Amino acid sequence: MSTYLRTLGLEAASGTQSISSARLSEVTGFTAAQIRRDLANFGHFGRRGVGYSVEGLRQELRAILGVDIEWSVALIGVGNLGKALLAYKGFNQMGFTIAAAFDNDQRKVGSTLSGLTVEPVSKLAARVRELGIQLAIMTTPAEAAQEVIDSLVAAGIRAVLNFAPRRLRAPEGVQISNVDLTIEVEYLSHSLSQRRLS
Amino acid sequence: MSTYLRTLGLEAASGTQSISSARLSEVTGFTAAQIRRDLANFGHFGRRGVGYSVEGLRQELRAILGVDIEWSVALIGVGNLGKALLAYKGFNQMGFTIAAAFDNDQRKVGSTLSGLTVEPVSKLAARVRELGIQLAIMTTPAEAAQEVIDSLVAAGIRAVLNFAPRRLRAPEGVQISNVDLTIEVEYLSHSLSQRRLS
DNA sequence: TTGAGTACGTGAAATTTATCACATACTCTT
DNA sequence: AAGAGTATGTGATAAATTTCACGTACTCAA
Repeated sequence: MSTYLRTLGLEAASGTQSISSARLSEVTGFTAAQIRRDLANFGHFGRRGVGYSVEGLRQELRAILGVDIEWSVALIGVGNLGKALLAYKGFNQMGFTIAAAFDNDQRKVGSTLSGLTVEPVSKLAARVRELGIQLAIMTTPAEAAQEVIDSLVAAGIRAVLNFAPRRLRAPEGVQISNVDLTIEVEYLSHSLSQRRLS
Repeated sequence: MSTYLRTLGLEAASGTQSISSARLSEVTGFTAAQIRRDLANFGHFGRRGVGYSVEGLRQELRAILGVDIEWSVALIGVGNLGKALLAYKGFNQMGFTIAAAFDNDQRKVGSTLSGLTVEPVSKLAARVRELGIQLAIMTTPAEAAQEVIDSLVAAGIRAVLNFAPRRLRAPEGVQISNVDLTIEVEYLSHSLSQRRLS
């Protein structure tokens, strides 16, 4: 759905009013049938014989993805990757505001990055409650990850995007998405190796 | 398989000789049956009644994933994310050496980052051939992505890890993995929204 | 040497996901 | 007003993936 929303953004910018699943298929690479099935899962957004209204569908997708409202996000771990994400404009465009940044390293605490002052992890729970943060991005080292997520859960966070290369335990009802760069690269090296042999 | 390999690394460090699918299941979160099926797809690595040899299985997985040899990697796009990846030690540990970094921005060309001198994209093809690079990591803006991948393909690159939020076209035989951060975050905000309603 | 315990590998079943194909519904031209 | 053209939504089907359950094979103790 994210991909569809992004594609619709481009189409809207070029002034298209209506779009078919066939056209979406061309641009996104998914099959037309797949796209229709995906969209029909959430409602009847299209008109037969016509297609989907670009603006209408954008609104629907925004609502489905939950990006029709602003989310406050906490970022924990201001290493290289954390800094990159702080500076990443894509989040803001999608309605995600990084409202606070935390780190355990005393040398980093107090410094200002992309307009945010880095705070100590000890203040995490208090600040999460204060700012009404419901979503966290974790770019901590693997060793610290489980400890940090425990405090996040205790503070009432319900969704976490985890970059630490470790599977985290969290109670039912806390959604965790893992982004693991080594998995991606290893998948590529695997397919390169395979081709060497055949 | 990547996850299994990483887990085995931890087990090896703590001195374990042999490991069962049940134990792997506890640590990785996959079911034991799933793990056995995955591993059996590639060969008979375990011994019935005993389990898998930690060191033996590590070797097998390294070979399967292709990380038993060193890969030279090119990084294109030295923005915030590119810099973060250059500094990321995980790649090196897995046998990936970032051998060259490229950017189109004249202000960045010539600067040194993590021991590498940034080169202009115009030199890409020549350097790829010279260094025998087969794998590229793209952290360019979305607009430049398709153009860059075309030159990469022309230069003989066969696998690309793409961070630009755009689906790229490449000929058969060139493997592309996409990492799209907005998809991950939108998935989380979607599940948060769902819970609001129910 | 035998029996109890352990744990892999794998057919079979169940579940999930993707594709096909077409009835339905809309538009536009003549 | 009718017919040709377009494109959705969805049953039916196919493919892929996951889970179940158990035969087989190994270890260890008595």
